[in-house]
Amino acid sequence: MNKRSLKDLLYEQVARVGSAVASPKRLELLEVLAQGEKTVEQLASELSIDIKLASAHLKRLKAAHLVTSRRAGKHVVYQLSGTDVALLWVQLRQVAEEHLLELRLALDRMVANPEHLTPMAREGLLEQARRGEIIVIDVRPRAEYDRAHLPYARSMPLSELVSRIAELPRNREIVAYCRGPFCLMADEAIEMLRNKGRQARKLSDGVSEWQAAGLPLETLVVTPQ
Amino acid sequence: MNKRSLKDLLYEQVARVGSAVASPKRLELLEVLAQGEKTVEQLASELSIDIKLASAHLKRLKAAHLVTSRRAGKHVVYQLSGTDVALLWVQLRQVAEEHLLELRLALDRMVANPEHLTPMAREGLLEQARRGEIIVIDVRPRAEYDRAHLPYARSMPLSELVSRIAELPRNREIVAYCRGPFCLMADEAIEMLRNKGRQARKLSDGVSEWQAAGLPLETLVVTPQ
DNA sequence: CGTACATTCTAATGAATTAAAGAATAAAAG
DNA sequence: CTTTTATTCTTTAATTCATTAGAATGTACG
Repeated sequence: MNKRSLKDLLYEQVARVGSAVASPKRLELLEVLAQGEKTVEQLASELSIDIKLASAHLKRLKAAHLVTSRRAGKHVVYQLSGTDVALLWVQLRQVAEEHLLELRLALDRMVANPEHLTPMAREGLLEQARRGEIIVIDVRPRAEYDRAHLPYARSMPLSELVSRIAELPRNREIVAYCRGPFCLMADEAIEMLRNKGRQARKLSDGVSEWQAAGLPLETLVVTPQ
Repeated sequence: MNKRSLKDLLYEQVARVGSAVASPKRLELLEVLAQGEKTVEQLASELSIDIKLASAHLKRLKAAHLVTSRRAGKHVVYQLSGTDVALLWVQLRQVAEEHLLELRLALDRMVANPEHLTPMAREGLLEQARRGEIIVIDVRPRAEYDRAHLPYARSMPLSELVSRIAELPRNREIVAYCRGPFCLMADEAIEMLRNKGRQARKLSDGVSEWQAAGLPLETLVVTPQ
């Protein structure tokens, strides 16, 4: 076996992972799965696509060993094969953000209040939250918060925000985050809070970005693997 | 513009980067370019492919803004858009190595002396090299060494190794490295050295892996950007 | 100014991919 | 055992991609 065909074989294997992340739908699946395990049904509903299509994409991700699946009753539950897969997604998005001007423009366009959306400095956030100077809320569904969330963050799912808004102190700035820069839940929350006269900002990080930056998370159970 | 189509747009942009790294040839181009800028001719020769094909792949990489090009006389020189692109390649390869068993098997198969190829611990290497207990040689072409190399490493291109072998002290272990785990230059050097009765090991890291691990490099010029 | 050389552009073909619709399977519940 | 529900498999058409070969472009050198 000569050197060239060996090399071809190696790069071909890595390209299998590359092909797996070459589809918008599969990237979105990876991002949602980075928040915790989900059934095919949940994923399809999250992406607004047909269950069959979701299943097909998950099958390809599984073929590249980026996700694993198990049956739980009537449902099949998928999860990422490891945290390195979430880090790969973050790295990929960062390269795209850095080099694709169009992506930045689209990102800017998608925010309702561009002037306040500047991602907060990560360094000071922890300390400010610890001292109670700011209130950090996690607006993702409760299950995702339970699996892992930012230190000092309290769970306040978007769906409950309207009815529970009184729980948030009036004299503190509120910082909301969700799944990451592409997720719109925090933006919705902030719009809602501002309409109620609260001072609110968005933290564009999600738990994956936070983890990729080497910062600590609070998790109920330490994930095996 | 609704939320769904906005999201689709964002993920589609990231998927453009994904598509760019979904081809074995383009991945190999990125790895070679991570060693420094090269002309189309050099790249085509390095990959053993037609110049036209190399140009086509480079065009796609350029469309994804992963590389930039400039004209230098008769030649067109390509280089990576930034170090984050090299880090993306490393992350992608690491995920593939971690989760694709076949890749690991292929990697094992490609080494002549599997028992000695264990990648050396990075921690101790610097110190041992500093104290002169081991001799670290960089067997890549001189130009790549000049751009960036590991601390305490001396340049000893594979092509010159046979004639310059006397420069290496007989009573020291020699550690050879090249472009990374997929590069075979260090393996060739080690085989050669062992045939001459030297004690030699391979460090499977290249400068990108070294950098990704957060370790220092020696560079002649600080690269702008 | 024209030749030589390196690179890119332009088809053209076969292979691979996406998404949709219908058929088929697998497990759980009555 | 049968029905229900959830998921996967199969087929299809439209799209995109890799590779090759030939034409065209751009730069340097005489």
